[in-house]
Amino acid sequence: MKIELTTEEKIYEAAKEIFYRKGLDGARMQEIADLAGINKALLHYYFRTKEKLFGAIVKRVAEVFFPVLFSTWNMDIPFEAKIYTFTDKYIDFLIKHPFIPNFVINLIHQNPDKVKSLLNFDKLPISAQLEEQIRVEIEAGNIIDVDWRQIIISIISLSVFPFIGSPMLKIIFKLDDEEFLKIMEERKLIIPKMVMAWLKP
Amino acid sequence: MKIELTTEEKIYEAAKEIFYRKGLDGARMQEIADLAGINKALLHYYFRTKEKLFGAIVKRVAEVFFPVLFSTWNMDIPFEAKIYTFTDKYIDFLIKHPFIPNFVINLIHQNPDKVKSLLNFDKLPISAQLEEQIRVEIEAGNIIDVDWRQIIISIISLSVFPFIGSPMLKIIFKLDDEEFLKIMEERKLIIPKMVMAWLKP
DNA sequence: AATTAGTTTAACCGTTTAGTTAATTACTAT
DNA sequence: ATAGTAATTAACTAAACGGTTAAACTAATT
Repeated sequence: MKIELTTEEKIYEAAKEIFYRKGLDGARMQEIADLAGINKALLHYYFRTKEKLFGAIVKRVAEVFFPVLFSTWNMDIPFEAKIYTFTDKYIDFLIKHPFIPNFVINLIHQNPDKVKSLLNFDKLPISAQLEEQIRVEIEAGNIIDVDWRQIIISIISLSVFPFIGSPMLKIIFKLDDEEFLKIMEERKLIIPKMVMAWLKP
Repeated sequence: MKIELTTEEKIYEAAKEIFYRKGLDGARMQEIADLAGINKALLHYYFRTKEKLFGAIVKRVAEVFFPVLFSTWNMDIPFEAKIYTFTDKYIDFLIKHPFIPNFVINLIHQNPDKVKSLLNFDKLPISAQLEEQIRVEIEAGNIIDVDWRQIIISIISLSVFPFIGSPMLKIIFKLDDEEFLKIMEERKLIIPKMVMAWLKP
């Protein structure tokens, strides 16, 4: 059974692929057209300019990436369960979309203001609930007294970096794709264990 | 006292700045020339092509980045001291050169084979000593039984990612440069503490 | 003062690339 | 069937960009 994609979908898929790998500047409209199997003029027919096409991809990526990143944080579940849930869900997502982190990092690196306004962080409190939860846990003596931001930074670092740095890790440890995947699966449990061992008094 | 840079040094400084921020594709030779305060033709007089100029910057970066990354690993000091030394040295380096990790990641991402041959990892064993040291520590029962690669990946992640993701962290936590720096300084001790808490039986 | 080698510049060239145009084909509703 | 609209293409344009050239300037050497 062969699924026929609409032209617009074909363009999205091709543009995503090229932009992920080469960025806005490195990508060529002709290359995207070729990969989509269409004429270059058709690209401009659907998305008037390169910037608009790039913006459409960015919007799509942001819509999946940030919700997955933030959704768990404000859930109403115990602290420890939250960390286990986060790493499990997030690493699952990263295994499916390994190029997104690097894409987002470069995006925000080259255009912090645009990303800021795109996501207007001021409106929704990203980590207010988690911040409060950590404060309560510290006061109750369940975890040691650490800057709550250090906790979040550490968990994100441990989860995301291996995917951003995967080409380097593959070289250093001489890993093939399968081995790399296995190590990432293991991290779903290693990360929360590490964090809890650190935070337990 | 004003130090007069040679033209070549001025080009290096300008090219580094532009390439760090915009990458090979995003950088313009004219822009580099302007920043260096010279004519564009002079750029081609010193470094014949854009690729050669980029390659010169890459070489310079690799010469400082990788030694700092790997040197501590094979030192002949106790395991715990090694972790403390690494985070201290490495975060110091990253504070001084915050743009290098992202630059290197993109480099290796877009051209893994070139980087591989550039550094010929096969010749010098990057982590052989550390691997053996971890094995001994596990057998002696000093640390729990974990894949040694997970340990290294975790330490690198915890140290490097905050700098790669700094623009995002600054948005999420509403940090200015000073606060960010303070948090990174704190991590010099937090990271080894976290790792040791995890590894202690 | 003349010679020479290295340095710097303004003007130019050829190619690549994003974007346009005008004409053609496929589809849809009457 | 046909008119009208949407989708698609080949050919073209204008601008940006990497790179070249030839001439001018500088400083050391004879």
